[in-house]
Amino acid sequence: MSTERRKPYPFDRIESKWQQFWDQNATFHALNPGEPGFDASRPKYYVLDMFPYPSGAGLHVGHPEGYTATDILSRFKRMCGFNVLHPMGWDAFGLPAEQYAIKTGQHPAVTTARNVDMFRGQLKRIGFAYDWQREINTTDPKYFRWTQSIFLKLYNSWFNPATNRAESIASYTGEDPDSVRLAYVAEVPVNWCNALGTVLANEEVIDGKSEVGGHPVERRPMRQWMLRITAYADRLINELDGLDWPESIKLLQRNWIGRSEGAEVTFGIQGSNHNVRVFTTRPDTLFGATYLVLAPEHALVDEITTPENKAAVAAYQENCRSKSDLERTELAKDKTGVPTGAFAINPVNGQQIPVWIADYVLTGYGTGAIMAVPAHDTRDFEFATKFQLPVLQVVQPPTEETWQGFTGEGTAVNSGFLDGLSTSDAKRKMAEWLETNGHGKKTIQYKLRDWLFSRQRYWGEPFPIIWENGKHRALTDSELPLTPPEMDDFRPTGTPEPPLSKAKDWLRYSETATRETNTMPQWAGSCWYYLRYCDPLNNERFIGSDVERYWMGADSPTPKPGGVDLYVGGTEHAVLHLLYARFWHKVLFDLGQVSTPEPFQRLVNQGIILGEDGQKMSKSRGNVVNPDDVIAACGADAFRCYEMFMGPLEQMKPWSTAGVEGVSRFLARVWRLAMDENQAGEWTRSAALADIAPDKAQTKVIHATIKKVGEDIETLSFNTAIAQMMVFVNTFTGASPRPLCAIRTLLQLLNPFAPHITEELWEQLGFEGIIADQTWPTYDPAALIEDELELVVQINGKLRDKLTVNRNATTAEIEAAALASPRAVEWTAGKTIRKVIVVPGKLVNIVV
RNA sequence: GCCGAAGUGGCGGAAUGGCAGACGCGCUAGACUCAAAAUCUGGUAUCCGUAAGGGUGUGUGGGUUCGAGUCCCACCUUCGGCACCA
Repeated sequence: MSTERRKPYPFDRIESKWQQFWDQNATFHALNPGEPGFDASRPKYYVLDMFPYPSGAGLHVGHPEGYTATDILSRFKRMCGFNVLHPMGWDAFGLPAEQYAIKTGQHPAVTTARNVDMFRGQLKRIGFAYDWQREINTTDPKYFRWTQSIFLKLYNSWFNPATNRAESIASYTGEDPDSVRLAYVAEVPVNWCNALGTVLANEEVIDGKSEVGGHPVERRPMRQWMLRITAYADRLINELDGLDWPESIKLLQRNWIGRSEGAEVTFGIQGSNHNVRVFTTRPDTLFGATYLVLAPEHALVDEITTPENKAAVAAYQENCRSKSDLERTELAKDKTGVPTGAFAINPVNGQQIPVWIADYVLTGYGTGAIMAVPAHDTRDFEFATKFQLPVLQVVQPPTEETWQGFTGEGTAVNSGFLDGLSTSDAKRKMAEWLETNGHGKKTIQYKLRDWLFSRQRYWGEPFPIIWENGKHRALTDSELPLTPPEMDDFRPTGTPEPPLSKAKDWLRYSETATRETNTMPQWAGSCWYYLRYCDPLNNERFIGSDVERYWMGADSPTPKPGGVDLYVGGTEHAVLHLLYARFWHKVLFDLGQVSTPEPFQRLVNQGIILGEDGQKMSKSRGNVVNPDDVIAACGADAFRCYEMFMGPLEQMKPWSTAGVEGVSRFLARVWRLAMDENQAGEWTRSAALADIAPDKAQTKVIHATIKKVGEDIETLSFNTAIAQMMVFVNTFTGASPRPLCAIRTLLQLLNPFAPHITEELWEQLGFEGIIADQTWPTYDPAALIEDELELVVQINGKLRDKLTVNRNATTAEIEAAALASPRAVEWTAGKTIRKVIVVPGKLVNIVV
């Protein structure tokens, strides 16, 4: 006797069978325009997953959540007659692979290839309908050749403020083209992480620590490659409006870009011809400026500091320099600073105000200098209180509030020509005054910094750049791909010098020229991968233009801005990948390389799946669920359906083993609708199946299910779609004889969710072809209408009785029937009926 | 501190302003069985009541409405993001 629990249906046998079938027949291969057999009359649907980083740990249950959602949609759209593009690939450059390689001594290419094989195998065992002929890998020279090529497009372009778009550098008529390129070299204060041996982008630093590994990060000036994303700040904000993205993600991007309107004001320095420019969002408070603060790193500090203050200023500067970012932010509760001894002249009233330095003014934002208006700015108020600087009211709050530290809007006071004006009017008037008198102008500032694009790593795309006589220049496209050198020792050098600098042969380009030794960050490959899927084998271009226009939807008749039709992934990329990719896409759009301004039309974030204990899954908690185990126990179809049945896609939700078993039972019930088990334990076609028409009630369930499942798939409400199919199955479980056509319809509706079992039953029941190639069923609205309706009778809004009326009953008839219903009579006895509300088809409410 | 999202049975969750708790899990009773598993059928918010029935219920307090889980105002809690951005 076997101790192993008997399988509720033979999923293990049928799942591998159909996975092989789809593979061998390339069932889900999508043809490109121009290829034989391509049907141009069909609309296109491009549904994209965020491709995984193939880590050594393998797939976890979080990956397939989004992947199953897109798989259901792509199979559904295919059945609805669309040409569907649904690809998968590998984002395989990156730190973990390199660190693992350093630890084990294996080349990252070797471990990466192994991990990719593991991931691919796992994804295939879940039965995803990917077009595997379009698989890409960012570490493949045939791929990163084009990543390098696109980098060169950025290098060879500049942002023309007159046209508000990128143009070829050839159209730039200024002195120094290198100062305007979209990819440029600059000596900037960067986030240096000593433990990782590399610099990091602002987006990769969380609370002063590296996002990868949580190591301390310090600021230091270094010469680095930068991408001029700030040129696109406005467009990156404005063009969010047309996108079908979660509002929360749009907001995260807007806040990250951090646009603020204000004015620049120029202050003279007493007894010197230096000027200090400050940025303020409140030019209306200029009369209230009682001191000026420069960032400790401000270039003018040394020039204006008076001799008697030099020592204190230098000490303060040194102190700030040695502070880590963490110390500067975490311990920032207390304001610090020192006076320079210099005085600035307020242009609006000629008043002399002291100039201080303090680290609450940041060097990277605005002009690195502020005018302090302690009466109406919290930070200035704290600083002024601590150092006993004067506080002068210039805004009258609209209510009884105290004006001290009031930062809202009100009425200007003590402000000369602004007195009596509202804050917004005063802002406008002051900006005009500044401009007319040459003391400043309206400006816009952004929190967004240019993108630090170089890393001191081995496992990344080398820059297609060479250096000669201290100048950089681009490789030609024909010299690509530039592959990394074969190296035995690719560890960081322990200095800011990248590991590639150790590859002396590779480094040497010619007698007088050497190669750039930095590599690109992991984000480079993912900035454009969705384009390569459209045309993965193209050797001439990164994407063919006809193919691009078709799959990205430039020619589609819908009024949408185009792009990928549905993109599903986690929120962790809100200000990283999703911002970077939009930026690259816009550059390519400006340069005429792609035809749509935005890459991703509709974005959906799947929620995190927690462990069974309601905690975040982690190895240390021991609550990690491995998809392979679930599939071995219950099958891929149950795994897919359970992930979709858990709850709304976008919501965070805990895993439940009992829940998987419940869904597995549902699939077993579907199986038994079609199959009987004989004495020998073999499954044969169910004897209850018959070529009969469903009865009226059954017909209604069939059509209601067709309607609901179709609508729910479009809105990604998979949990309720499955619930409705459960209702369907519950309806037919007890039915004998059982109408064959009903089972046929159920299989079609269930196919996108549970592709293996439905394909197998389709074959077992002898239906034509394979189910994946069938057309999605349509429903008959007439079948949903019943002759008799059940109406609710309410007294004062409370349910008191129910009533069955003919669907053609008039309002008057319904009202009369309701008033005559036994319980209504009871409840209204001896009372005056004030009002009767009849909602046709729904209820009657009697107000007494 | 600022911004955002969410609070519904024992649990996951469902509900165009119109019967709160669909569907599933769990629990429970019954059928089948020598017995168990599996399967099938029924029950399952809570309080009062033998029952019929009634009261109370969607984080808290107000409001709009014939009618509020749903809309408005205030607050509480949890989660996520930003964090001296002038």
